Amino acid sequence: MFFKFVKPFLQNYQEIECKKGEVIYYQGDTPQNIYFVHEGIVGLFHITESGKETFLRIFTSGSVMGHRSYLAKEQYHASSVALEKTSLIVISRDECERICLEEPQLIMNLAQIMAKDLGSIELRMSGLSDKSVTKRIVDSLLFLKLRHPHHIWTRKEIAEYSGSTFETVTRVMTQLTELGLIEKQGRDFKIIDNKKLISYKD
Amino acid sequence: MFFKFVKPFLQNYQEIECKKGEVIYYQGDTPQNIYFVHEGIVGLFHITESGKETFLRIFTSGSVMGHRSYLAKEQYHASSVALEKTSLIVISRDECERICLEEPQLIMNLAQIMAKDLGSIELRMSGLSDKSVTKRIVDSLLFLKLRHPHHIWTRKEIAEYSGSTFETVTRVMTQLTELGLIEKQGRDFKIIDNKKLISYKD
DNA sequence: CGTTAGTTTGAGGCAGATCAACTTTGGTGG
DNA sequence: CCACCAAAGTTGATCTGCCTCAAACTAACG
Repeated sequence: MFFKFVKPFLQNYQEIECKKGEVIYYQGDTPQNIYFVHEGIVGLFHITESGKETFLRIFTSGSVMGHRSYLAKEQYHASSVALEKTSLIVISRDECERICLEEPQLIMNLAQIMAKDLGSIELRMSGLSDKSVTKRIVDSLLFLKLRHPHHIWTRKEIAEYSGSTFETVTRVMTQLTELGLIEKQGRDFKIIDNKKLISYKD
Repeated sequence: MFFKFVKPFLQNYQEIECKKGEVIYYQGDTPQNIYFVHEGIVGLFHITESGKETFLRIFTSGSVMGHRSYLAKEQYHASSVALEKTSLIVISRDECERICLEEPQLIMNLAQIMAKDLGSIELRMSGLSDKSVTKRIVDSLLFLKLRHPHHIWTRKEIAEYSGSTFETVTRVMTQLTELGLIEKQGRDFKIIDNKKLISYKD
């Protein structure tokens, strides 16, 4: 857990609570803070000129967020939205700068996080032009549900994560239910046959 | 230029020459070195199980490469291929580790590079499900050609950068030629009307 | 000047988006 | 606690952008 490591160096920070749907920062804004997710789930979404949203990253208990824009010295390229009730630790830019100088290991950790994120987004991007929607949706169901078994992922969120539409997500999920690989439970769903699901090809 | 900054700290390194088409490291390999591009152009390509290639990043005079896998402590997730005659500076992992400890600013620089790369790949990914192929190919033509005006980009490379196929690239380029926005010159092409090309919608 | 890698063009098909109408779910406030 | 309603999900019909396959052409290099 990243925050545990940072905490000893902090002189001041504040803790805030966000309710479901609340926006933590907006695409286009200038970064003022770095955030740690203490409890909850936050999604990073990019929205294009035409209004299409893409679900880029998940921040979860223990994650840092806002660091990319801070380190790149850029505006936020996407918005952070709480997907459920979330508590955050907020650290100002100045405070962050101070700690980075004091403790270089911090940058090392951030670098490793970004290196992994860069790798996984590049693989997702490659999958986007290679795999069928069905395969991508299956991958997303597995990823999202295994990571947060108790969160109810909406069809829209799954669609935006897999690069698809919510109608197609519905269709694929119906198909998977008929095959007994998942089970719908109201708006939620449960993975029944993990193994078959992983190796599922349409 | 990144290398100029690092050079004073180096105790030993070697310089190698790659000819066009030569693979510097393979997807799946375990990282042994960090590389600086001294002169030339290198492409980073990911290849899927089914054989589809994606052109992920360009490394050019002054770029570092191999740092992502090194920092993430992962295998290479993609292959580096020289796109023309290229000279590289090779630095071993050990040497790299030594310098990083000695000079924390190095990690800071790498972090900034990755932060920018992460941002731009996330925007490209978002464009992949939002924009038409035509738009994506136009974007890629602009990006690749403005960055390396003297390099002859193949239709295949443009396709793999834009997430398309070389036949579609050909068709779009023919269309753009007819409109007088670009001009084909053998296998090469020239941008005629930069401004119109930027704002071009099919 | 032959060979190979790269390019062009055409025809055809289909995966998945879009549009539309209807149903279900689950939270909330009376 | 129940009734209501907005938000979320389902399902069907249609349409088209782009990929795929195929075949012929051309540039460039040894």
